[in-house]
Amino acid sequence: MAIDAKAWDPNIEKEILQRWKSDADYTPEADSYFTIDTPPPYPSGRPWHIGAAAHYAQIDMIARTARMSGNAVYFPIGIDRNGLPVEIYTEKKLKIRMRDTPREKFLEMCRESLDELEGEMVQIMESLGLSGDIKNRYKTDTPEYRALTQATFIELWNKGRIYQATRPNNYDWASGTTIADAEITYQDIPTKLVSMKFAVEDTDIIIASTRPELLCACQVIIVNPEDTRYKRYIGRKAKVPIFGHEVEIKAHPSAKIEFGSGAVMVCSYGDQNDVMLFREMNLTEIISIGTDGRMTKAAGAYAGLRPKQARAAIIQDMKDENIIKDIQDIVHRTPLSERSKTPIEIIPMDEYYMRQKDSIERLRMLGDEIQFHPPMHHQILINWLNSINIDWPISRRRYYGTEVPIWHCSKCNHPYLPPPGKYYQPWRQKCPAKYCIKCKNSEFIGESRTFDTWMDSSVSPLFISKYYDKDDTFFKKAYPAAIRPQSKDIVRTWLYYTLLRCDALTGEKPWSDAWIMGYGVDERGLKMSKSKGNAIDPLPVIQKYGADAFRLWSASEVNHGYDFRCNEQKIQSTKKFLSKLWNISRFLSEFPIVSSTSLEETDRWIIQESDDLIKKCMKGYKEYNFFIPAIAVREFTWNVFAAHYIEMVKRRARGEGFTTQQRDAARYTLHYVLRVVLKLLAPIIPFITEYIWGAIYSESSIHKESHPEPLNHMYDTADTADIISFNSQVWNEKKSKNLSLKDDISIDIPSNLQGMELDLRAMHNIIL
RNA sequence: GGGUUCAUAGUCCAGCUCGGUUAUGACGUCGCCCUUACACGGCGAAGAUCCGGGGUUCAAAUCCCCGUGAACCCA
Repeated sequence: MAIDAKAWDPNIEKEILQRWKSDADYTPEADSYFTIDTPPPYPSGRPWHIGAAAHYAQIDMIARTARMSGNAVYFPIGIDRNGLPVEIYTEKKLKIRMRDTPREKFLEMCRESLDELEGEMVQIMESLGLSGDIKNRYKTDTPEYRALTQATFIELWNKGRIYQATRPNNYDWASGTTIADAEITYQDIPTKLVSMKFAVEDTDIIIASTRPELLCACQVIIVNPEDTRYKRYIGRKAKVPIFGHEVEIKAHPSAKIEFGSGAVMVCSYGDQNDVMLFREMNLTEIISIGTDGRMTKAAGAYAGLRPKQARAAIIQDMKDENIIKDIQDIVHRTPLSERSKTPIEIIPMDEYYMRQKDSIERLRMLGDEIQFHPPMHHQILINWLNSINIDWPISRRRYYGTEVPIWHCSKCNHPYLPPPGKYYQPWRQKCPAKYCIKCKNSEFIGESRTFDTWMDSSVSPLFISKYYDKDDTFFKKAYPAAIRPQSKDIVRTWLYYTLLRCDALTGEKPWSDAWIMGYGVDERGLKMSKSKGNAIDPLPVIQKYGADAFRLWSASEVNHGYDFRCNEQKIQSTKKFLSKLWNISRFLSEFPIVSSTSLEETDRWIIQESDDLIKKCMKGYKEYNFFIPAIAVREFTWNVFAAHYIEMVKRRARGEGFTTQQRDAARYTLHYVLRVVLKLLAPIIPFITEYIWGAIYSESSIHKESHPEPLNHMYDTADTADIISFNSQVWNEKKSKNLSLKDDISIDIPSNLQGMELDLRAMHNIIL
């Protein structure tokens, strides 16, 4: 088949996609699989992130690289559909509130939003040429998936790894649910640091706080034991202003001498430190903020107000009573709910927890065994492990999620957990048990809560490997997975929780390698977000320039693991290389494919160069670092192969003034090198390489080939740098003499290039 | 406050592990050129105090220290 068109037309990609669809084999027969634990993306809004599209493009490169290395690749695709974001999206889109909508109806509305958003993501994944099983993609909200999540919960409950308890939790009142530490984000927000006078018998002590509305819940005052200013206060009682109750002044090292006055009021609960102190000192908590996000009765006159309003009111009252010493404007790092962006409150709540504090050492060890690509991102996991200090609250007071599969006896509250394997919805289903085993009562109350969405996604390696299948042959072939590709911002969530849960269930780590990508940032290097308005919709970009241009841009924009800047113009200019490759192939397709036994020096030189190229690229591919081959092949193909080798042997390949043997040596070498280049690029730009391969070399897909291997002839030839500089010298000479490139010129060929004399003379029309 | 990463032409990026030519390549800019693969091209040009300061060394973009700035993460 000849190549006619003058440039690469991305529309050809659609035809190739059709062909791939018909002969795809997503789970080949094999004794063991190279399993890719693909991140199931979450359809939370549109447009989908351009960085995410780049991310999936590179995950596909992992799959294609692994296949060319001889692995049986199992590359499932999933969609994460549980959790808060879609609920918030749906509430906003339909202008409704979850708690005012019947549960069934709300679930239906969320499902519709998800289907719509998922459709767009799937369209992008398909058009990118992902060689995973998109058609049979799994979804985390199906009965099968939720049954797995529930089964793992039941198994871990029975093992004692999950328990129920009432303890202070991060509470997002806007979403009406408890959240985990991992779901908190911090933002600098201006606030007031208020210094208040607390009466101590005949004198005062000054307390600085950003949360004066919590005065009613103040139970102790602490000062640093080293702080000489307060030594004489320790053990005495202070009277809390406005509310009048007395609290003791104690010494505790967590009071910072430099901050505020150095004396700190401890309330239930202003921050995590308060929680720690309440536990340590065994104080009685006073619930000052309710789950509706308003002050409780305990706040007296301020009951019913939002904390912010209560703060303003109490400051005013204290001013009136001359309690305030001063007010300072400061910027405070405020914990917000990642999803709703509302400041979180710490409120005691009854929730389910998974134990994690006692596994940290083991997880640190497993983390050390996992090969991180690039290694520097291992540090993110280590930092997170170091900062964990409470167990993981796993229940959420929301609707669109996997239900906590548990019923409680209506009389004695004893829990009933059903047998694992089925999908349970306790809020609408009758308890499978007839009687409470403890008190013989026959009535149960179904749990209404759902799980943290990470409870679902953290078992993705178990779902794709069919962990609970009775016939476990597939599980043994597919688990542990070979690689977990993901972006660096979810190391402390998805990667960490998967490690925690899969280890707790299987006793081994879920994958041998973790491949961590940076994220797409805007042209100025800032993180893209819908709220900032700097997000780029990937779909029109892919449609305009084609998937290969997009993929090559993604691979060559920045080294693996770093954030990458998204710039449409760069993608556009990347497409030029595809046209260059296209035209090289078009030119070579003129020449028959021949074998040759006696190569010229010029041929030996480029073969030696392509050996070096292969070695360099394979170093990158071994690490699944596509930046290395993408840059190296481009540089070689354009600036060495096309610019010098092809120009040098053009006339020889046509047989103009050369023997048949010399001609065939050039034809052989041209095709050899092009094949190397195509195979080296195949994982990165699968469409154009497939097309050219099919047009020139074989009916069989290039994606069934292996990586090229160096020939290792170790030819001793002229240096590339000398060749380039001689050619450049001739071109300059002609230019300065106002000669056309096809004009004759008389110039000396350096002695080290004598072996290439005939090619050089033909190329430049050098006369003696 | 702590951590991670980074700082190289107008812009992006390589080189730094293991110190040694004239610091890589691309985008963009500016000239000239349609030379039968390619004008989505070719040839050429301009453009860099390698963030600042100190140190080690015969020699530092590269190693060490101290700063400064940025992005992200955490308390």
